[in-house]
Amino acid sequence: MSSGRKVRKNKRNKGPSRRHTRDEEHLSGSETRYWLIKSEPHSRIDGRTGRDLKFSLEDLSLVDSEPWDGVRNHEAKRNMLDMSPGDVCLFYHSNCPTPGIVGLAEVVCYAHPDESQFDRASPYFASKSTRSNPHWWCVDVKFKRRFRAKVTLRSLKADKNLQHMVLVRRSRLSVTPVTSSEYSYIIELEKSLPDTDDIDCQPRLNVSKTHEV
DNA sequence: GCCAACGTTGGC
DNA sequence: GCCAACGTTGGC
Repeated sequence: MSSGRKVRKNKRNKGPSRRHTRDEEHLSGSETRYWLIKSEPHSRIDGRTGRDLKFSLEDLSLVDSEPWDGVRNHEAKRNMLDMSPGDVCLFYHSNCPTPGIVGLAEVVCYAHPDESQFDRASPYFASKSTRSNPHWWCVDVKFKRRFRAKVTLRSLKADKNLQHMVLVRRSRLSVTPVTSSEYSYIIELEKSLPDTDDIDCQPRLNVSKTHEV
């Protein structure tokens, strides 16, 4: 994937031993956990590589699954190391005229080394990473569903029941935990909104659409 | 495009 | 280890 927005070492969380623990938790019936992941729905070209950093919910809906790579913040990385298959992610569109949550994705695997760190042609190349000592990890996610309407950042910030959301308090973190009560509350908010055909961010007004006839 | 918030880097 | 300088995120 892309999305540098997509963002965050701690021995306890690393690698196979942690994975084993989470498997056991699942076998013993642990609850689904919830997260929020950010991505940019509009084209933005990386200066060094010329690659487009865009990755919208619609882009996710067109692939089987997508590695959530390019996250270069240790706290966000730790959050992905804590994820398990079956966890649910609120999918957030950032860096657009109306930022907000536009749908749901599902975690499909435990964290693994982020391949983009080894790829010189990637915007997320990390020169100090080696195969034997990867610095960056990511999970894969798949499309779950699109919201009937966007739950905007503005509405989340204005809601006194959501003042403790990590998204609200730590606005620059691109992968954040969400409590199950925050999750349920946001799903109720979504249900209360009128259905819309297009919940994607509108194009910026000052950008000319070159494809228009 | 501006800029606040915050993360990273590197000199000392 | 401190902290100034710098770079990035991302809302507005």
